[in-house]
Amino acid sequence: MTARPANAHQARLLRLLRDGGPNSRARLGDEVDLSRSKLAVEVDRLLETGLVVADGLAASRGGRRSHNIRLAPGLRFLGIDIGATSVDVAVTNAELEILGHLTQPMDVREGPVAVFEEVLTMVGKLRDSGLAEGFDGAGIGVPGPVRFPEGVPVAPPIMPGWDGFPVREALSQELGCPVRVDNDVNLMAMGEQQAGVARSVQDFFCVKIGTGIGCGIVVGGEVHRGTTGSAGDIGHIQVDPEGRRCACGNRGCLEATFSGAALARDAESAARDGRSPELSSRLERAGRLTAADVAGAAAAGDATSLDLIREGGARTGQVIAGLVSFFNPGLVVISGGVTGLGHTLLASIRTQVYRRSLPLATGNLPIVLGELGQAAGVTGATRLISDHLFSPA
Amino acid sequence: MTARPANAHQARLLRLLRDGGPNSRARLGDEVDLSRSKLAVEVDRLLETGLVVADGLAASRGGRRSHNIRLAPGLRFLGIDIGATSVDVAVTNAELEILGHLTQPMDVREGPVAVFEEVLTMVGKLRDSGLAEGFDGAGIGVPGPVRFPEGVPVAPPIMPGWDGFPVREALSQELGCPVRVDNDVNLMAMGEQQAGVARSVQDFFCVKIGTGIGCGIVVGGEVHRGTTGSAGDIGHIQVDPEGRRCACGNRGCLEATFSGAALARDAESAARDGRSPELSSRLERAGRLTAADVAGAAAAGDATSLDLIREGGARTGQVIAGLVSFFNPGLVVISGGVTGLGHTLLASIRTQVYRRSLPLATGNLPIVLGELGQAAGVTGATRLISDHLFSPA
DNA sequence: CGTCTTTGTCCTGGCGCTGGAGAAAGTCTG
DNA sequence: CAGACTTTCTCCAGCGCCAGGACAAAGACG
Repeated sequence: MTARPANAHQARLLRLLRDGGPNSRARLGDEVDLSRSKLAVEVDRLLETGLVVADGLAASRGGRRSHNIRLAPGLRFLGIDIGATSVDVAVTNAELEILGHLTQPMDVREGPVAVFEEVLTMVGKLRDSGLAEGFDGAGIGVPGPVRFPEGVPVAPPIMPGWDGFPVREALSQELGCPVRVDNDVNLMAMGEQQAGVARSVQDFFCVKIGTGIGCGIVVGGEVHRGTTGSAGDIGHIQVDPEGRRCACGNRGCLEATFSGAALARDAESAARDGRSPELSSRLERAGRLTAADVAGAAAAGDATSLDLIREGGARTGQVIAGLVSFFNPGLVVISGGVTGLGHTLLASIRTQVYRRSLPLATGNLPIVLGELGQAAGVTGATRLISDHLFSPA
Repeated sequence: MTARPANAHQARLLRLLRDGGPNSRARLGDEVDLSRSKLAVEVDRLLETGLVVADGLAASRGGRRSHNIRLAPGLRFLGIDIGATSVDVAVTNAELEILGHLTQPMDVREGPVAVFEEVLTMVGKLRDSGLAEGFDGAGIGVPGPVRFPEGVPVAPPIMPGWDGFPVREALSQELGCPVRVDNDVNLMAMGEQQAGVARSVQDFFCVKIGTGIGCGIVVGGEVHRGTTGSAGDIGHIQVDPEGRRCACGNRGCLEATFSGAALARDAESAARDGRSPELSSRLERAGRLTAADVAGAAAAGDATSLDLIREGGARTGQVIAGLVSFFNPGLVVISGGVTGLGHTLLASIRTQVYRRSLPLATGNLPIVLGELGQAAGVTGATRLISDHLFSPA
């Protein structure tokens, strides 16, 4: 079992070293407001536990050079991101820098046993490639609501068979290290907060448009999970009373109108109706269409594809506008599999939000694409577990 | 200047005495996890400052009777709630029990100077009636966004002339005590949390349907104000793309479709068109109609009024359903001037929310009317200032 | 009236922290 | 290159805080 900090001071120091990299005692002292002696004592204790190690001399600040310290270079965290149609696994060091990353297409509906098997194979590969001998902690995201304290999915609509499956317990057994489980969108938000566009933003949300649509909410720097762990589930907000029937039983849900799945469906239908030669030819080649095809067609100037994206962006923007009025965030991040749709989508969303929300709320509100892409989820997962391990036992 | 607690322990004790009433050292010791000696020291210091006083002997718990202590009985907090069309002022003791309460119709658009004059007159009346000699703190709510740290309204749509007016500074000067300013809806939420239906709920929101529509958001027991102080501004979420034009410039805003003002407007129009004899006769008697008339007519069985309420409730429920999906609260409180519409409105809102949001979010979600009515705002205001004063200096 | 329980006070020993003194290690200037 | 200045780091004395035991006070109970 890896050591844990014994008090809040040590936890604070560990997080500073995680987020700011190796540093000297003197500089750490500038940030934590402890007396030199106290700081020295706590650092010495951390050195004893092995969580941090000496790391040579720092550059001089005009006097005696100080001894750097850093988080133990051998620490390894595992980030696992189970999406609807793929699995990502990554290894990071204690500074949450990704050392190795694997992606594998996989349908989450195959159930927890099959998915776990795949995940463990991928973990094995990463281990065999020499990146890690063992793991000090793992974070895992699943595409559905999670009862966070227990680390168990609850009533997940798109992942039958996972309801109540003891993800945390099982994974902890297999890996022999502490594990935390969260919703994949929450982790994506944490990833952008840790290493992406949302650094230093206290209140924001992160809209993930992938197979479905979800939203990670950060309030005061902390993820808001809601009473039953289903906060951020915006895919079934109604955008059109006359809209399509959704799998959830209602009409005109955002997710039924625009999402990776809905976009592919609409593109295929446009291709069949002959409304877009570009899409038709792509359909003929591949046998089916995906959001990526629409992105490609749009990039090639296909008007129908551009319209689909604009229309979807407008619907999404309509929902986001409402949430912005309600929540008044300092930033909105758009991310997920549809990043290929990029700036066309973004422009369309922005138009709606800036038009519909009040000036006070939008006046200084950046709406941006996430900058981590595939890495957001796994980065957030390692952030989740490291936050846990770098807190007093 | 009233004394302030010197540390977090004292602050904790003061809040326990505020929320739990007079208590003995022994019982307090059961709750705060301090050694007897430490507790005795802190209590003695509080006694020295005069914030708490001895209050006789408690009942025996099977041994020596203990000496009760309570918050100083002479402490007085002032709660001021400035609504769009009325002003409420109340005096409470340190336990936030209302000792005196005045209401006065007043249009906030008359501007800060006129409103302040009125408020000070009301305060004078309360003082003269012997309820208080001076005030130890005051909380004030205004119907618009507030830059909370400075206590200044920002860009308030319905209160021209208030933008940038230094409410906190000015009131503090006049009253000679510390003052905190917040949005009126946030205070209403805090009121229900302090003394109403939301006691012990950590995550909820409180929808106020009055002249306009707003929403107080509580996350983890704390009010969420948003980046620019405009969080909860849900009146301008679009509910109908083809709907009425709203004062904000958009179409189909919730507030344009249903609110105290919209309801009165629709009722008058129904009365003129002869769709409702009941409303017509009320219009004839009074010259104009208000939400209260609609409530009265509905109580008398008027079908048109009932339809108006049902339709409005459905629109409101539609918006709340979306917010419930997003936020996953543990409770939704409906309050404000329309409480007269009561259970018809509530039923209509519930129907929408339970139908539209996912079962996981609504499974155990009470949607209830606020139980404090007029007192919610002023209670929240005194809670605001007492939270401030009962925190370490 | 004696015993038991609860409450409140006093006191001692221990722990942890602050901040000064001073040594160690470097930079910089003439 | 020597000496002065700066920064870093260690050591230590002294102070303050606090836990927890001993004991006294007050009352319940039989």
